[in-house]
Amino acid sequence: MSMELLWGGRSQPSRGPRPTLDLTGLADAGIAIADAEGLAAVSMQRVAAALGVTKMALYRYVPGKAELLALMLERAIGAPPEPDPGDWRAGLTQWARALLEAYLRHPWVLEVTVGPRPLGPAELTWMETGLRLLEGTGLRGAERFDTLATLAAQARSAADQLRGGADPEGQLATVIATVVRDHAERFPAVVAAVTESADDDREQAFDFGLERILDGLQALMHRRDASAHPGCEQPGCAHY
Amino acid sequence: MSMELLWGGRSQPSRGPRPTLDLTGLADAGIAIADAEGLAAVSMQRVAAALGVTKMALYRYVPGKAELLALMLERAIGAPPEPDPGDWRAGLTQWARALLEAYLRHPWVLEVTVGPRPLGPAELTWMETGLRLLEGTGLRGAERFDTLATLAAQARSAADQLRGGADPEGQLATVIATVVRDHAERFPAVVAAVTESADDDREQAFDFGLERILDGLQALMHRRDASAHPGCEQPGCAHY
DNA sequence: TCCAAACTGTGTCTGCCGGACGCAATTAAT
DNA sequence: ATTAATTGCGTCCGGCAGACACAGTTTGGA
Repeated sequence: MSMELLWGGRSQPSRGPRPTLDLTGLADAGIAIADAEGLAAVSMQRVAAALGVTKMALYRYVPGKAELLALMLERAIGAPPEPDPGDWRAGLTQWARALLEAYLRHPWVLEVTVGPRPLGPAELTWMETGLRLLEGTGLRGAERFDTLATLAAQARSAADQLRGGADPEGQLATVIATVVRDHAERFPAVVAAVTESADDDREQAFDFGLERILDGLQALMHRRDASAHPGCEQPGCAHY
Repeated sequence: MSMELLWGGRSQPSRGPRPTLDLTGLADAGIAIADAEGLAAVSMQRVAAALGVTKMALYRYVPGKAELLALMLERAIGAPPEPDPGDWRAGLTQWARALLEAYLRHPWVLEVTVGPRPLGPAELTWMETGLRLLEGTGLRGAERFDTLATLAAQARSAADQLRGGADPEGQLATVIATVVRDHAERFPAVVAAVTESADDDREQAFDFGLERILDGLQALMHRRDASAHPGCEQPGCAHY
């Protein structure tokens, strides 16, 4: 998977016919198909047909399908919102929420972003923006990375849950309810939890985990601040 | 995707030749291939060949490839460890760590578990076990689900990062370092974080996020306990 | 005891996929 | 005008999931 494509390291040629396509066009065509019919519908044939060209023409622009998917990913996640550097908590909330919304806009991104892959400028910009939000927090370098990873995982998980969308099929609660109806005795805790949360707002599934993560970060920072100028580390202060 | 397969709802026939295969054999053959060569190498042909049978014979046991993958998933994640019901924090730590280890044992599971899918007994047992650990915590039903989702997301994210394994290629830090070397000026915060955490223990990437999540949960419980019998809600108590 | 029903594994076929390769047409530099 | 570079295209290959018909095997009922 060549990096030059993602990082724009190619120079346009002088001789020969003018290219009728460009990389962003390829990516947009693929994104349109993936948004409409899912990632499985994105084939070289389909993308080429959408561009009015045969599939082999695409290989003049992209060495293979993997690179096309990488381009689609880069363009689909786009740029993170401008960070509000004053409040790290508000900034991270906005960052994670924007990531969630990007995932919901293009659910196939979840399928593309499994496993190690080359890092494109868009993805790296998300990381840069997130790291910048953590600058004044006293977290060490590795901890800043880990924080973003946890937040991104939360966004990803929520997007994965919300994927079924409007139809109650595919909703996790519905799936669980139908299965558990026939095996209630084996899963009492599931039954208890699902009946207790029968008609709850599933929109807040993301917020709950997010608030816990941010609370945990805040607790860590407080604890470190307190140990810097001591006076509050008693177990009574609830930071155990 | 039929549920009967996963939930064992098929009765063995009386007439006709004895089946030479069974569902667990199918799953194990697929798992062996996926473990050794990745999920992409799992085709009906390959699985059938591993069992000494033609590919069409598999369709006597499984309606399609999706169901075979579901069987593989169920068998690969297996059963969660027996919960220690005394300490919710220790229990959840053990739960999340076991999930991470399952992911690391079978990295292809990450690729199979994207998007909505039918819920098998193994997956539901993980959920049941996790919910049971949260029983005494005072969390509402939906909150218990969300807690497990956040923890599972953390395990998944860590497994995804650690996937490259021993070779330094594929390691996130290495990938970032090579890319950023040529574009340092555009990503100052990334450069700062990566140089600061140059030779850090990547094993603890999982633990950091996990501790933050658990800290956040603990803070929530303390806050609710405190509001039940008041006396500690001053901003000075660091629960903002 | 025999036969028909049920069930097995198999061979053949279709349509789709990603991609290798060579060819003709087009454009710019010489 | 010629040449080199580059384009889009047609053809071909191996592999994939799966539909379907078929022959062999086992058993229950007559």
